[in-house]
Amino acid sequence: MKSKPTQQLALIDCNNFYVSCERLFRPDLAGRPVVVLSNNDGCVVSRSNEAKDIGVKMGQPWFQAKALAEEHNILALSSNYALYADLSNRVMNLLAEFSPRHEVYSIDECFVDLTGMAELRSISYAMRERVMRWTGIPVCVGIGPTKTLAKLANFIAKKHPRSKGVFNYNALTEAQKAKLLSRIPVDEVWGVGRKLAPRLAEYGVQNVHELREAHTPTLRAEFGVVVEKIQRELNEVACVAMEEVTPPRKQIIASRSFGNPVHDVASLKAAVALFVETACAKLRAQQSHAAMLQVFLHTNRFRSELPQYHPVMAVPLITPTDNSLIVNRWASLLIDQLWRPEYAYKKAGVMLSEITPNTQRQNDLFAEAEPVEESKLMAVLDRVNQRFGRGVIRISSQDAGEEWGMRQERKSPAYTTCWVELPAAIA
DNA sequence: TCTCCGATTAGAC
DNA sequence: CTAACGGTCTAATCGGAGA
Repeated sequence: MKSKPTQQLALIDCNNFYVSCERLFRPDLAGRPVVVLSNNDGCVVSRSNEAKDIGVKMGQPWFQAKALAEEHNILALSSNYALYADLSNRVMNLLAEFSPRHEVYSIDECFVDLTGMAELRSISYAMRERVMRWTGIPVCVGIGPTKTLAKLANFIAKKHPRSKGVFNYNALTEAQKAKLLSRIPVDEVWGVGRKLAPRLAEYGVQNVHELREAHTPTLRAEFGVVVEKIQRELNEVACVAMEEVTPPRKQIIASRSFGNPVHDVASLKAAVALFVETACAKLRAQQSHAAMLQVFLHTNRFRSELPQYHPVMAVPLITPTDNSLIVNRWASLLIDQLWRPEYAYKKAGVMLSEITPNTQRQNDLFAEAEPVEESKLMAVLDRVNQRFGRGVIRISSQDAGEEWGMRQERKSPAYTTCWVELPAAIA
């Protein structure tokens, strides 16, 4: 029997992606500590190397980091997802040219299958240079026989300047592998997070080598199939396949924290109408219909002195739909059910589930077909909102002054995707 | 007892 | 001035309800 050749999987990861995007249009930010904040300017979600060195933590609430930030003159920017998504597409298109087998794993990461190719080092450097030249985004390349080891190799490439941004695990001897893995803490492994790492430590598993060599039946019994798979991947047995076509979403959520607490039902309905439109637009983009709608409200969970309330309510959509107007009628009804006057709401959202692709959709025998004009209206709405920015056309006439809108006090213009924001970019 | 289902947990980014 | 802590998604697992 012929054994499979070792896979050569490359994981390309953009360095400090959101910060790198912001720097493209602000050369004056080079060398300065910069962070990008999450929606609502809440938490730090991307840090320049300078900000990391100063000690700003990933996911840290911004108000907690502020003292440190002022002391060191750290620049904080609101996140600008339209910009990041556009640059991500450009990076991914460039990387796709290096192999017919590639998987976009996240906004800033991509797997590329280089199995069977020669000169992996020069290919890797070519990837870095090409992406840098055409987009200005710095990336690192890690190569391994499984996805998990490719990720680990990428971690080495990022961490050790000597690697110059490229690391090939497959090029190591067995002794070198053992030595390397024994020096990496186990929580750097893909799939081992803040809960699992301490539990593994109780079993004497602190570094990656110890996880790789751990007694498999015990591991399986104590930590389940997830960790067993991780161990197999560390032993160079591929358990996580390449997914070249992104499968359609099984659930679609649109939710947001409000800039200020909301009390009145009209504002909630206006906000939820926008969430419904966002969620349905995604549903239409992946050519599916949903058969279940959920709406939820949330008080501020960090204000434990205030009364807490997080109701959820679901309604089946008897005839599965992708129509924002139909969904919004239900959402509005659910809000009426959930809303209580005595609470200050900090967050709301909608979830669409029981999603089926249009191609395999079963029509309800007794339901009236959706009027053709309605689906045409949706198509027009998608095109306009795509060109001029989400929310330009809205369902529901409600607009209660937007005191619920997101805080975004430090946002850069959408340099590459939005004509309306161009003047701000040039100014 | 088995199966199904919703809720909960853990993780990624 | 004060208060200020993200958004989406998947898979596994658990526990109760119902067949």
